[in-house]
Amino acid sequence: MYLFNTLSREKEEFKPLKENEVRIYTCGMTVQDAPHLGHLRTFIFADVLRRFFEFLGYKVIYIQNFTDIDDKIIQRAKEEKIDWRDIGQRYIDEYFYVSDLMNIKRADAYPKASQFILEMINLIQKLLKKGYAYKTKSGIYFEVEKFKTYGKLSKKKIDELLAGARVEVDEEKKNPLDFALWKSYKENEPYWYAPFGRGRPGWHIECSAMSMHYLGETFDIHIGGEDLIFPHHENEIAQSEAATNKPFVKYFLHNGLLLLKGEKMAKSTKNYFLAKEALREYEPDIIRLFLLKAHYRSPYEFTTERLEEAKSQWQRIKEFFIFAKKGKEAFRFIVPEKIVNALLDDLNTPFALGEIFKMIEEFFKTKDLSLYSLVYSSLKLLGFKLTEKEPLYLTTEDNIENLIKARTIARKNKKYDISDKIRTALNYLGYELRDTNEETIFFKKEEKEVNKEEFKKIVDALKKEIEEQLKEEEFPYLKEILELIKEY
RNA sequence: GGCGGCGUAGCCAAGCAGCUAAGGCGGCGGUCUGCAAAACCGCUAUUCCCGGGUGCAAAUCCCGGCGCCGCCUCCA
Repeated sequence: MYLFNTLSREKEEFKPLKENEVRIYTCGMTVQDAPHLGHLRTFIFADVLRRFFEFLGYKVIYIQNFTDIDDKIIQRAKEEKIDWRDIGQRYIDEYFYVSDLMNIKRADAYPKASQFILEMINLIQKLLKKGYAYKTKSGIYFEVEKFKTYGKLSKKKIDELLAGARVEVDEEKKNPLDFALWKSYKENEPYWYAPFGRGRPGWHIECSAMSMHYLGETFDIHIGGEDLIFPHHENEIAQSEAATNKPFVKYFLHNGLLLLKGEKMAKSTKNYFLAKEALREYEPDIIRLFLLKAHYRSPYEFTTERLEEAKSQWQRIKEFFIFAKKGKEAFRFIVPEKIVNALLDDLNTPFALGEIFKMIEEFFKTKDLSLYSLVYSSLKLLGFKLTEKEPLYLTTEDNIENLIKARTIARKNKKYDISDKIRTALNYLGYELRDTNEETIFFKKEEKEVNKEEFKKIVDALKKEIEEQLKEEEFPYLKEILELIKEY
């Protein structure tokens, strides 16, 4: 398995610290707002990576945090005049709603920053004791100059950072780049007691404390959006390694950002498309397909046109399952080697999808039912839901089989006016029909509006029409049709 | 200004030195079909932002431009 490591800016062969085990930490959300599609990109990427490791036989320990205490959450709580914890909980709930719908596998733990205050205090004390941190009126700061490899992740140099400095100036800070480990108590703000004074944690320290708590002082993989490289992950490395004298993380993986109108999708600029909104309009698998169509590290522009494109592509996958369903009987979980190899190469999901579409074309040409297993397994490996309800859509909840039978009889007797009326009626119930040589396939189209009255009107008119015809001449097949549609 | 990334057909997107430049969406023409839909066949990049260079060989490596994006402040 080769993965692009931000630390080296190269694809490196993945070697786990412990044989057959991978420990992964993904920077989750700061729960000050609802998840958008940009967040989903990261979590879907992490989800596919994790599933692939499991497929390869690794034991995966996967942790994803919630940062539930920070400036913006406090700010928001003040605005809404509710407890800061309620703000966090609201968006945590929403996160799980979205993530479960998207079929993102649950992490082994979802630590919240506010539950790890003690661990953070211990870390800060260690840093104070070792001389990496110092105290001012406004809090405890990490002294960047003391950590000689500061900047090794983002490839930034301290003096260059200072040159561009947009960092807020604090008179007491030794260096504008020094970052807060702990913020001193302020009125009307949540606080905790600590040996070095009451207050609350700064940003960055929670991820060090939580990741090390679950995964140890050195672990395999740390995932996050590209925008977290600096300062967040750089600072995590500094404070963690300064405290432990051990390498913090072996592989840092960062995904490219999702853009909207040419700009980064972000909460702060209100330039975003909410995940729950996308899920109102599109099946989760379509959104997953949209996200996996581009390599995880590329910048990727979101437009509704592209979601529509993913929807068309998904339709082809559905067609495959409609016609290949008999292959299910001999199902075996097998993923083609080409797809495994593509994923082994820095998780090349676009290539893997290309191979899936090739198999689908192959199926339509050859009708080789063994392709069912290959396509199904590959899609499952990529985390697609593929529930019965979605790609197969052969629901019979409305019990329409007799109508289909009646229509078949009508077609056999070339009574196309009758068969077309039945088809139109069924369209009003939301069904689409497909005539093949052997049978008529029907499936429910979720976007079609159901109009039961119209359906009834057409069926009733049809019944009358047939009754009239029967008065003039006794066609046995007409009787049969009437018998079949009587119940509707 | 500094650091990083990207620029491949109408659109999206793989490929990152050597088989005819994957795959999808869209479009056009055809086959099949009562109709519809789906599917299938064919066409839709002699060329990979531009200009140089190094190789027997470059979309792929190097240099110089141009354009877009990200980070340097909170951010997946």
